[in-house]
This record gives sequence, structure tokens and C-alpha cells, in this order.
Amino acid sequence: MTTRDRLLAAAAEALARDGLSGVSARAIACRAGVNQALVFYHFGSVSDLLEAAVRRSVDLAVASYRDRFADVGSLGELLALGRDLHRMERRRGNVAQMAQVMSGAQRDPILAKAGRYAMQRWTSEIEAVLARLLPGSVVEGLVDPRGRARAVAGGFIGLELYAGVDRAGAESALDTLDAMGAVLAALDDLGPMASRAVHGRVRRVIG
Amino acid sequence: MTTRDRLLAAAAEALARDGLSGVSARAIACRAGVNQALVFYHFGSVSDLLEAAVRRSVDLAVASYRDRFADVGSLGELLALGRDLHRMERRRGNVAQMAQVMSGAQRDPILAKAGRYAMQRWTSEIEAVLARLLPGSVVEGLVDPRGRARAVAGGFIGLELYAGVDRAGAESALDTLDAMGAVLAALDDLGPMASRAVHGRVRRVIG
DNA sequence: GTCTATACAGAGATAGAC
DNA sequence: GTCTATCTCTGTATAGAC
Repeated sequence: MTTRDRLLAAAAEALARDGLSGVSARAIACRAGVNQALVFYHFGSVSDLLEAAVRRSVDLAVASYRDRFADVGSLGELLALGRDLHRMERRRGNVAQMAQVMSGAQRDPILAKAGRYAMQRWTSEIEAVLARLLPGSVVEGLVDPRGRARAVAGGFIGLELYAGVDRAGAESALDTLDAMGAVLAALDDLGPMASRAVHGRVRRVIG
Repeated sequence: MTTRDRLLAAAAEALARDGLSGVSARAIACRAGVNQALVFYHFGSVSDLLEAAVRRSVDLAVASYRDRFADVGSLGELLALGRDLHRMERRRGNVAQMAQVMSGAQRDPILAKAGRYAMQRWTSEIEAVLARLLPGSVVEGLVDPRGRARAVAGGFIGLELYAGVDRAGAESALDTLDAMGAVLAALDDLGPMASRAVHGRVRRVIG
């Protein structure tokens, strides 16, 4: 493992574990077991190192789900995969990492670029599955796959932050989201009559 | 306006505008037009000032919606209020403020306390309305009002962070959530037969 | 209560030896 | 490529005059 790689791994780990305010060139280098000056030699600045680390994390993570995304055949299965994915990515620290990057993005344009890239990678993946599954579902035409994908990804970020201040509270929120997803999935089994009725009502409400 | 109040207002503003990494005793004091040392005289530390500022922001904000929450009579109306509330609180910077506090909470226990308090204030308010409205709705018994309230509040936080890196993306996510809410509200008009069918399906899926 | 001045720690970043 | 040493800046926090 090269020094470059060690720094990337240490940066991702530090970001997830200690948050933005806990990362510094010194802290990362210490975790990687190398000298502090090497951060600047290899990456130019701490922000640039963080950006590279986030890109690497998200590329690896997304790639590791590609097959499972492709295998999903129904909204119910997608729901189950979503549960798994979120649980796994949280354990890996990738959700916390994202949350920290996004909050730092407000000030740091380099982190903003990293956050944009990461969200784009995740949402385009989710969107592709939704675009494949929504046709024929009750919400077809009512819910935009791209918007839905973004809402899911954004929501997970928020709930991870929530878990940081109230673990149990965030868990109950996730349970509820599961239940809501199940309700929507169940709607698909009610058949075309119910579907038409829902469409009519919704159109009158949101135009 | 006392110096104390000026510091509280300046802290809230700085947090919302510049984010956690942009706030410091110096930055806040400068914005308030007072000396830096007064932060420590009045509040002891920067974190304690931020905590006080967040408590004040959320107390004021929640109080300003109390009447409107009480007037809500249906899920559709609640949806409309939610839209208004989120738009207004974003303009005021309160959502951004919360997002920053939550992300800093990972390291700083004082900020964590502030975040916990703020989430609790908002969610208990939303929960009260949901507990009043959900009985008689399709999702009664399937969706826990407390979990739902927490999911909404947490989701908004995440979407605010998302907006920081991709404004248009976050908007499309919010539009989709509106549409989803409308679907659920529409379900309530389908009558008891559809409701029973949904319940049956959901129970089989999530136990 | 408010100010000036300052101690002190930690940050980012660079120079230059090896 | 890696290290030591160091510069500079910014941040928290305190002491003490007013």
C-alpha cells in the first residue's frame, strides 16, 4: 500500500469517525502513520485530499452495489435493498462521511465539488432503478424518478446527522420510512381501479 | 438591545450563513459589533454561545407556528403547512443552522445537546398534529406519528445540506416529496375498502 | 460590562536536508 | 518521496485596566 493510498484511507476514516472539525493534516497523517508534510506533497491541501478520498469512497461503494441494483425487480425488492444498503453504508461510515462533506461544503468550494460528485453518483444509480420500476406502478407519472432518488439520498444524510444526536430517534424515523415504503409498494397490488382513483385525486391537488 | 442579545443574534446568523467552520469568537463578535472577549464573558465558550443561540432560534420559530399547527384539520392542510414552513425556515436560515449544529454534534457534546433539544422541539410539535390527524387515515396503525415526525424533520435537514451543493437537485427532491405526500393524502379519499386492502398487504410485508 | 493586550495551542503550508 | 524544522495565521481563552 503506497503512502498516497494510506492517506486516502486515513482521510476517509477520520472524516467518518471524527467529523470535519476533527480532521487536519496532522490528524490524518498520524492515522496513516506518515509525516504531516506528505499531505501537501501528494494532494496540495487538506481539502483536496478530502475530495479525493470522498470520490474514492463513493466510487468503491457504488460499484459494490452495481450487481444488486441490477437484480432488483420490484419496488418491494428495492425497498429491501435500500434498507440493506443504508445499514451497510452506515456501518462503513460512508453516510457519516457524506454528511460531513455536505456540511463543510457551505464554506469550502472544493468540498462542495466532492459533495456534488458523490450525490450525483448515488442518485443516478438509484434513478436508473426507479426509472425501470416505476412504469406500471401507481405513482407512475406522479413521481419523478430523479427527484425521488435525490429525496432518498438527501433524506439518508439528514437521518445520519440525526442519529448523531439521538440514535433511538433516528431509528424510529427509519422504521417509519420502511412502513411508508411498504404502503406505496402495497398500492401497486390494488390493481388499476385504485390506481386510477389515486391519480384523479392527486391531479386535483397538485395540478 | 443588550450585548448578550446581539451576540446571540450574530451567532445564529453566522452559523446559518457561514457554517460551523466559519464561526469563531472573533467572527461572531465582529458581526455583533462588539469585542471578542465578550463572548467568553457572557457565555463561557463559543460552543455554549452557539447552544444558547440555537435554543433561542428554535424556541422562537416553533412558537411562531403554534397557531397554524393548531388550525390544521387534514393531512392535505398539514402538507401545505409543511411546504410553507420549510420554505420560510429555509429563508430565515434556521434549517441551515440546524444542519450545521447537527454535523458539529459529532465531535462537540455541547452542540449535540443543542441539536437534540432543537430536534425534540420540532418533532414533538409535528407529532402532536400527526397524532391528531392520523386516526381515520389509511396509514393509521401502520405509521407511528413520532417516527414520522422525526423522519420529516431529519429529511429536511438532509435536503438543506443537499441544496448547499446542488440547489436545483434539492428542489426537485422537494417537489417529489410534495407529490408523494399528495398520493398519501389522496388515499384517504378512497374509502374504507381500499384502506383495508392496503393494510392487509402491508401487514404481510412488514409483519 | 467592556476594552486592550496577550498567552497559548493548533491549524495550513513551505523550505531544505536526506 | 520522505523527513525535520519552521513560518504564519487563526482560534480559544484569560488577565487586568478602565
